Amino acid sequence: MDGGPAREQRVTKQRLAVGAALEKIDDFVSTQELYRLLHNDGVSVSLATSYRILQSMADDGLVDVLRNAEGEAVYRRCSVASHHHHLLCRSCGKAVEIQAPAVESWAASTAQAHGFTQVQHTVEIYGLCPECSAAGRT
Amino acid sequence: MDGGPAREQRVTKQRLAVGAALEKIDDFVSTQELYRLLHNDGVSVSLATSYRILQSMADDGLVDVLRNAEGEAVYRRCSVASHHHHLLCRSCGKAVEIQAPAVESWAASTAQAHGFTQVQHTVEIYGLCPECSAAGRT
DNA sequence: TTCACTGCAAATGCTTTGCAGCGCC
DNA sequence: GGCGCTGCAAAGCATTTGCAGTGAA
Repeated sequence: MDGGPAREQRVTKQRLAVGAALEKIDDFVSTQELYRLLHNDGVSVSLATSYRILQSMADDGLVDVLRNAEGEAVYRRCSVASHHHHLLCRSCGKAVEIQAPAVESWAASTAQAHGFTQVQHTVEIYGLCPECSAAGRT
Repeated sequence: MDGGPAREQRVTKQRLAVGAALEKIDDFVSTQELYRLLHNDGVSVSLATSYRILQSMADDGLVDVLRNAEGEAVYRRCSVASHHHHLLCRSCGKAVEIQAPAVESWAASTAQAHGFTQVQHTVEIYGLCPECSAAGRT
């Protein structure tokens, strides 16, 4: 067995930059998105290194990993500080943040009922916002 | 809604073969896997065509689509025309179908409260199934 | 006959990997 | 000073797309 996950990990500026970025973004991001965000901040980390760092952090359980609709791996810093979902307009892209305690507990109890552990979930609602509905768009 | 999804669709032997294969396999398969299975049955369908047919069937709502742990699209024949969600094991890929009337109505009322119309939603729950939890996987 | 569908192969885009040099311990 | 980490660029894979021939309606 591998008793300790205490994998030796050096503290480099790239690793710190990735950690800081994840800290700031309170949502799931793909590696590609994180890479762009780092460059916007003027931090230079190669794409390959971004992939390596995120995978390494995921291995150590420092970040949550799941897949977005396009099948890309998306990461989020592990402290589930303010979890929320989105209501998205299919036509204009407008997004409304929504809190859903009922859904949270439903997801948790459903998973538990099936014996699942370490549960995460994604919920997205798509539709037409009031403006686009009135405009008769599809 | 858009009255008729009646997209014109020709009945070819390739499309029938894919449909029959999905009928026989009562589980999620990736396009690559389906392609191999078809060849084992002696049916010759090109890989590109397999991709095209599965995507087309998904567009028409004839099959369920989601992503496996590797991020590949996986399909399954949509036996139940009814809407449902999935509880997925992050480690072994096992999928459990779940019905959630409460979530359906919550999504509908939340959207309505914000003035959204023509609402759809996606809900996926990820975790570790009982076996993988016991095996101490991450 | 017509035009969607198919097969082939090249192209695309995300992710991984080999190698040489740099920097943390 | 040693060894892991980084950057660059090429490789690897799944998936998509252009084009011409084939077959369903």
